[in-house]
Amino acid sequence: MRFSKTLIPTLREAPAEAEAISHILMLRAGYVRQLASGLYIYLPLGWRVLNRINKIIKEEMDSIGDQEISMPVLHPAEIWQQTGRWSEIGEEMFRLRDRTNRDMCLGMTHEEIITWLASKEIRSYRDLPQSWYQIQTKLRDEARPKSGILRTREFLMKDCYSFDKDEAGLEENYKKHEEAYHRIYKRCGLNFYQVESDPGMMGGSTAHEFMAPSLAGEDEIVLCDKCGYSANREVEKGDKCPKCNEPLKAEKAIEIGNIFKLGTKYTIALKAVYLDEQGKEKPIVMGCYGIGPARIAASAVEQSHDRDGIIWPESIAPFDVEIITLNMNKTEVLNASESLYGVLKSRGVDALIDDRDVSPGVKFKDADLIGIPWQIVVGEKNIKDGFVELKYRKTKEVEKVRPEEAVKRLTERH
RNA sequence: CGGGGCGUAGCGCAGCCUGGCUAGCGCACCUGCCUUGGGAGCAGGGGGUCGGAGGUUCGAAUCCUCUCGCCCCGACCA
Repeated sequence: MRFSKTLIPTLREAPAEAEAISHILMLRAGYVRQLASGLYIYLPLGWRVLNRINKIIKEEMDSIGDQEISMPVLHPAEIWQQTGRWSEIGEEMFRLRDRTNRDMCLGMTHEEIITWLASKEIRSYRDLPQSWYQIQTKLRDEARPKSGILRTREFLMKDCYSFDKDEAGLEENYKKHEEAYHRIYKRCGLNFYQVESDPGMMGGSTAHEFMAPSLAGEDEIVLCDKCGYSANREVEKGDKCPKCNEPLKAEKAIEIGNIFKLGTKYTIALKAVYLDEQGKEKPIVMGCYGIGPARIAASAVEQSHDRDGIIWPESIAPFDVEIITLNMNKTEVLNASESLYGVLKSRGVDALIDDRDVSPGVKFKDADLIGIPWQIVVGEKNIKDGFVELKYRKTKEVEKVRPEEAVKRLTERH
């Protein structure tokens, strides 16, 4: 992609309303813009990051046999009334009426809808297990949206729901998803912990949260260095580890995912049942598994940046490499840059070429701010001797190499 | 929802307390020249009516009332 033709509105100074580091950097580097409190527009770079995260999520979900579907954002009230949540949930649910005056709401989660689907389509134990997921918009009228894209009123969520005939099946599904989540966060380049959590209003017995340590986090987790015990501060009130009695240490963290054993709370309410081997009717046993892609992105920025800007993990960066054409008025420089750009593209390496007619300083500053992991600097002096510079954003380490060598190295990584 | 803070040009800010010239600065933007390895320089130029409404006053960005919006802390977080 060409910088000169792409909407990448970088800011020299941070807007006053931003406080969290990820918020400041994503605003300054031109990834997002705020429409209103808790509502964000993803610009080209931001949307690319989100899509790369979603791709990783899909690959891992598909790998354990989950099936992608898509459910509506607009829901009829009746289904929510059947589970009781229409009245249990307060102002956090956006409610509205359609033209026939029918009560509707905007989906803040999809247990009701997916269970409705299961109730219609699953008849027999032979139909189980099933596991369906979507990456869909959720709407919650948050009391206090905050920290940029960390806590918004409209956000993307990967939500997955498993259906089993019994607890043993649920246990197996739960385990599979737990493991897939570990792979997802690892692939996204995050530091994270899995902690025990309170199922709360979701109902059910067991729940775990996935937490990315960061000062911008709203949650506090407690950890035991000795035995590895970890929990959300909300459930663990003491200072000593309940497993080995060692002192616990506390850390701020961002919740980047959660998994719940829901049991039969929703399936009983919505009559999602099946016939077992004996022809006996039983409620389906459910689990649900959520991930917030935007929170993964924000956590990555919180965990990986320096004074100059973002340092993206290679797996979720908006591009693999940025070509910095230093002297737009020198044909050798221009030709070498363009040829590199063409070759990289043809080899499947995602490249952004900074072809703007601005001073070198601006390009260096913007490149560091945007945080693409690799930079190829094409300058007048080096190109005369047939060299370009391959620069690693994270360490700022620079290597003088032949263009072919730069291509080779990036192709290998890719 | 309780507490606090802030709304002046695209961004960052000054001016407000102690009302008074055509509302100012830096960056960004436009034109020209020049320049090209870490947010270059010179010259010229465009853009705001001070979040909104009402009030006080000869006169309001500035004082008063109401209102809208945004941020932070807390509560909440399915």
